[in-house]
Amino acid sequence: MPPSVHHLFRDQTAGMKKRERTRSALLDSAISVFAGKGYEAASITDITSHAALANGTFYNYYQGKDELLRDVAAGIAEEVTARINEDMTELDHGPSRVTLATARLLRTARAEPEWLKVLLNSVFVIPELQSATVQYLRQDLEMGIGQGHFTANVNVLLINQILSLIRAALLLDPAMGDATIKQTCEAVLRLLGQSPVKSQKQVDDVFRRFLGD
Amino acid sequence: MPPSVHHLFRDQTAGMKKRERTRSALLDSAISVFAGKGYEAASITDITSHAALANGTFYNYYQGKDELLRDVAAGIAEEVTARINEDMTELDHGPSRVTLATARLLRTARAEPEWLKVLLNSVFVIPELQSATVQYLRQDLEMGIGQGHFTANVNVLLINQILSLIRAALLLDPAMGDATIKQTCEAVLRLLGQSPVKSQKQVDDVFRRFLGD
DNA sequence: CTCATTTATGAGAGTTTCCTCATTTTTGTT
DNA sequence: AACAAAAATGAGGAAACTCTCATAAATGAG
Repeated sequence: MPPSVHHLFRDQTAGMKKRERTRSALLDSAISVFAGKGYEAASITDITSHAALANGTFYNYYQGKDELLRDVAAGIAEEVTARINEDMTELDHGPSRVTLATARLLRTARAEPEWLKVLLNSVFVIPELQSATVQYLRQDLEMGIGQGHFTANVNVLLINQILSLIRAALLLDPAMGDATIKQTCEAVLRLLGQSPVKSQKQVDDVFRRFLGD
Repeated sequence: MPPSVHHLFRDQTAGMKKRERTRSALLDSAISVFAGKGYEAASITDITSHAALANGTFYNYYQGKDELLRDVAAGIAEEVTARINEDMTELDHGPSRVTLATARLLRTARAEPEWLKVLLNSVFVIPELQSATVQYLRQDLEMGIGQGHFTANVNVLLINQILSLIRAALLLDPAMGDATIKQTCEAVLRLLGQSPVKSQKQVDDVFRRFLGD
């Protein structure tokens, strides 16, 4: 079982010294507040009072909101990529890897709606975050191309197109039903040059094998 | 040509009464300010001083920033759709229509970088704007499906996926080079079920016939 | 338990923004 | 030119926010 649901950072620091526990409280609180009213609109006081702390406490830990966002986004990215990559080392078929990764990302968004919302918005405030997060995707794309399954050039626009398809799913259906997930996976495969029929079969196959249709 | 050489609203109200001209000044100023620092971060004073007006003048015209954004977005949407649809009535091939519309939208974004930026961000603040703007796209998609060229269901997620691909292009390459435009058009066609080869030929054909390769 | 160290607190100074409205300026008609 | 209507102005009260810092409370090692 991955770390429990609602307090990503608190669970990581249980039993540690007070300093780390309070920092985690701020980080978890920031996830909720950023997801709820957006990064721009969130005030320091929103975050501290949601964590049941005083306004001044924030400044014992961070210089400003942007620094906090960096930590939040890095933490979410780490957890999300860990969940996606779990038990995928033996899978060596590019299209299956891309499909499973996309579906798992969106399933995670179903279980933790705030995480992906915050993470995707962070990408635009912290551009350098993207390159680190996205390296696994690049590898899987290259694998699929090498295997002759994909017809595409791995460039930065293609990466952004895939992220955009994921963002579209999140905006349109935050509850992230399986229909939305499947349509998004098929869209990614189509974008990579697979035919509609093959894309659909690929998605059905991955759902049957890994995600319980 | 630097941004905002053209004044969308001012040009529409030249020679009218003062009230309309000042309103247009506010609207044009809002485009620049929203595009420059974002809707959320823009203050009323930012907008009025960019228009060389006093802060209080704003409130003679609008109750708040959101009302202003509505007018701005509606005006941009009207102008952009008019440009896209120009001389397209005789074109009755679904894929060509979709390709040409996408390319024209992105060419407009090249000429007026601020417009599409503001318009796309508005979609998320004003959801009901989208349905009106997007009806032409729906028709072209249905045409392509009826002609057997597209393999897709026209649902709201598909529409959002297409808009997301456009947004990805805008974020990644605001200068909107032809390479970006072509890759985006091909991505849209792939998403609609066309093969990579056919998509590329389709895009090249439209560029040759309508956009001067 | 003691007490030095670490952490939390929240009042308050300084900014920024929103929005109002009494007043001034401009406009356009007679 | 005179004048009423329309439009523009910007000072200022209220509210929200940021960040500091002197003080209080909590922590944990001996």
